[in-house]
Amino acid sequence: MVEDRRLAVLRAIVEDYVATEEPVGSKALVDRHSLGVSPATVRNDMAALEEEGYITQPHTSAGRVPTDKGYRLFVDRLTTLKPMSAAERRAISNFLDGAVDLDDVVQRSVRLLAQLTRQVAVMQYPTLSHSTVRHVELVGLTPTRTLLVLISSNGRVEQRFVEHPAEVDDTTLADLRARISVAVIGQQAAGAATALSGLADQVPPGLRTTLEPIAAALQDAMSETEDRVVVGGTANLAHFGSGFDTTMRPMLEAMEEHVVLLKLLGEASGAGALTVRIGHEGPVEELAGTSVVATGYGPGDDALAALGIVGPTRMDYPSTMVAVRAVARYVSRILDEA
Amino acid sequence: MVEDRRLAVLRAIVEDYVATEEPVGSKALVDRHSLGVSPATVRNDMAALEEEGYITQPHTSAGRVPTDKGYRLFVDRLTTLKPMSAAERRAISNFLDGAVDLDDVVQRSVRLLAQLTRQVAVMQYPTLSHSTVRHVELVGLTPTRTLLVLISSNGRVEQRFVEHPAEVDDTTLADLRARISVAVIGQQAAGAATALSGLADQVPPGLRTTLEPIAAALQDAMSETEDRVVVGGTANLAHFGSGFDTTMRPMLEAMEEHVVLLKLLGEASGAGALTVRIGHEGPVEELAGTSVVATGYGPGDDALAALGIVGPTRMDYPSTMVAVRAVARYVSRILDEA
DNA sequence: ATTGGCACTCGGAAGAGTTGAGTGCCAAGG
DNA sequence: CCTTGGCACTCAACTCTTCCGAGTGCCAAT
Repeated sequence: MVEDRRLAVLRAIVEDYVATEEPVGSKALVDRHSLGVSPATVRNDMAALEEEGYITQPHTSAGRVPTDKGYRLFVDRLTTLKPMSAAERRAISNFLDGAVDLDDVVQRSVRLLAQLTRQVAVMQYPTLSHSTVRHVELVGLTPTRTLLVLISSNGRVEQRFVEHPAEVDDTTLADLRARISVAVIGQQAAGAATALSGLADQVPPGLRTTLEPIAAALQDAMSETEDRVVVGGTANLAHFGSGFDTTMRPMLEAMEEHVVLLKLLGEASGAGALTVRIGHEGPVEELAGTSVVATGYGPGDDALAALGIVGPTRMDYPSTMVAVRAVARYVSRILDEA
Repeated sequence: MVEDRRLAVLRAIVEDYVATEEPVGSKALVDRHSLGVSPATVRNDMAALEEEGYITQPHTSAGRVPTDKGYRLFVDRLTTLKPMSAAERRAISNFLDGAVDLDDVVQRSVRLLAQLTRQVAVMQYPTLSHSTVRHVELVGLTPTRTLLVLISSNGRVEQRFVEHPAEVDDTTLADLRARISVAVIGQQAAGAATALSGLADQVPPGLRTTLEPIAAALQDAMSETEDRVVVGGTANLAHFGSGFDTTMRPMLEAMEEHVVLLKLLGEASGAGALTVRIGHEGPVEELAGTSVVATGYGPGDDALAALGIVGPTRMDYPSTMVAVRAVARYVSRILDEA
């Protein structure tokens, strides 16, 4: 079937281009892949593929390069994800199992992902929204300053400085802590919020002014849902080689702007589904030269947060996708145990 | 005095080179700075400076460029640090005062520093070593997994997952927590360590197997002194323009290796003293093309940790030094309040 | 010690020529 | 109708050469 061969040609072009970083010509294609036809035939197919917008030529006498649309087709219809080898799985598992706390899980995951894909890895912290309050602690640092520590059921720890208008002694703090604990422990963010505002009415008037800033900080800490992002593998930017200004500079800038990174990961919502966003498909104009491979992760089936990688449009999608999926699974499993 | 003019010439060369990124010639120097002498005279001075190793020519018919030794002299003898304007001070103060917790203080400081200097900023977390244990909390996540949370007097929070060989119930945990608290609260790291090993002997045999992994995690959390580093302003790498391979790539790699960054900051020990390490003076061979401006910070006079910037050897030392010093002071003040 | 003059150097920009990978098209063959 | 070898054509990139001028070092004069 002619149509089939055209797809085979597209696949070959994508693979070669990803491998060599250079526009691929008909001759080279035939040499490297056993397509069973002559260069001339491939040229015809290429002309057709170009017509349909899957590939282009950088300039007239050059080989072809996949367009975003071409990559899209490649990812959607020409890619089969092979599972990782047992050895690889074990390596991942070992690496992640060594984590000592939640921060460490995130850190390690990001590093691992960066290393596996040789791309820049991005990972969002697990959100608190579905988890419940496990523990609340108030530690007096100075008479007018208290440290609030909030521990949630998934092992996340949030802390906040609280400034008091007047001095507060330790027994008062202990009292408040007990009251707050009773009110919010076991609650999700929403429930805790109402419980807190209810608490304000039950508390003796003298305590109320002390409670208020603490309650505010607590609310703030709980609603801290999705703004923390960890980035790793920045050094891999150095491999990007070509296209410094079109690719690297905007990426460096994006990496500082966590909001932008969140937007990139943002739409990866399903826990199982891999999202691949290619070039201009993304929400950020400046990053038109880059692609994002992301997925949700979290215990069970609902995604707590997202993780993924950002790289040049010209990347090895299949293996990248496999790596992202694998890391997401292992992280989910670890969180599951918690 | 001839010697004085030579220094003036060196200063002018450094300033011009930093500003233009291009080797500076005798003519241009005389034009831009009112030295009151002719180009020929400047040329003589340049020859002398070159003789002494303060400047070099990239090639015969080019202008001069400062050597590391030249920058050194410039920094040591030709630089006067002007205090920042009131407005700048206020801006810094406002920005840092908005921090909600220790993490946030560090985050903000790094960003601020990166922004002020337009360089890559690096900041080490305040160490626990001199601070005391304020609070210990054990939270059972699952029957065989406990989260240990350690709060220290300077507001730092460490957490650790602890895996138990057998199931542990909440009352046991509460009991252990009480015992541990009594033993370690108020202690510094060293004292806590001995207290813990003493505790192992006093505890009922049944608890001992449960205590052990917790004690180990606690020790680990406390000895976590200096390995956390935060980096910011990576995007500023993009300005480095020239010398991609000699400067930028090694830096990208170094930024991933926190150990390397710590080595860079490492020797900045005194709380007040600015350390400037120029080019090859640094401990890392690959970063010979970069300089480090760092200083210790911390409440009172002893430095808890270090912060600073890493940038190309060709940087504006005076203003960078002023910025680093200013941020260090403000951070110290904030930690002082805690 | 400083200065104007002068010959010299040499990196880098600008232009010209060459190369070769790759193309499109066509006519012949299955 | 698809495939294929042949062929003329295109054009980025490389090489080679030329040329320019910023900058130098040195010297004699002040």
